[in-house]
Amino acid sequence: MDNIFRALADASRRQLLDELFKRNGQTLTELCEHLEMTRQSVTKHLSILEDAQLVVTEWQGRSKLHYLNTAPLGEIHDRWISKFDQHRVNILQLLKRKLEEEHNERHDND
Amino acid sequence: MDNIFRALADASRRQLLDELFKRNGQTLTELCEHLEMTRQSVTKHLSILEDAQLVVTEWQGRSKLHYLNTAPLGEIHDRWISKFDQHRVNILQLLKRKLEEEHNERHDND
DNA sequence: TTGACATGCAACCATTAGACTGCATATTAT
DNA sequence: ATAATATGCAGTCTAATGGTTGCATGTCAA
Repeated sequence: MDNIFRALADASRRQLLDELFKRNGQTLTELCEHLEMTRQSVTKHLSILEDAQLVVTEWQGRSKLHYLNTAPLGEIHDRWISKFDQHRVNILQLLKRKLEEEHNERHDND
Repeated sequence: MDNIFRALADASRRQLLDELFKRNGQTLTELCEHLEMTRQSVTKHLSILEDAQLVVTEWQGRSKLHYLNTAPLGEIHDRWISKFDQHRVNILQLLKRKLEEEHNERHDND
């Protein structure tokens, strides 16, 4: 879980996922074309994404193909987003209550 | 968006969100009781969560109450998770295709 | 077989992150 | 008024992060 969040924390890595979203199965050199950094830096980012299993690779001769794997994102959704979602309504109720309180206070001053 | 992902990248900060999930509106000192670090460190974490608007605060006398705000998580869901979700089926199809290929290759060798 | 291409590996460097200590300020209660 | 409580702010330290360069290895094509 920590790996996944850390992997997503960097904008370049999120961009890499975006590129794979646009076209899956790209090679390292292809992915490099979109980013303003050296190939070696991209390699590091990709390996972090691999550790988080957000990217899966397959060798094809001398080329390494990179594929997007969205399963970890599903995990984040299930164990984080959806869990907290029930609170979305709560914060709205809180805000509503506060507004009502302020409204009442204003009336008290009348 | 970057703020949100970076805020979520740290386990202590995710734990803080969890504590607020269990009981909303806790003070700084209350939140400190759950974490193995100094109050000042917790303050920094909370300010990062505030920057990401994952936590909203309200002063009450000398106490600062902290509230969970899940709206940014919704953003992550809408602009990241759900976007990539349509690919979940794709990777399964990819895997299926690969398995079929391997199966065929094995048959070719018969 | 040789040269070009695709990638890997290691060392290095600057910046940031996450922890700490120490002191300051503001509010509450006695 | 004074002491206790709740928080803020500034400076320091270490380790991790994100980038670099240089060289090595493996594969394809002429």
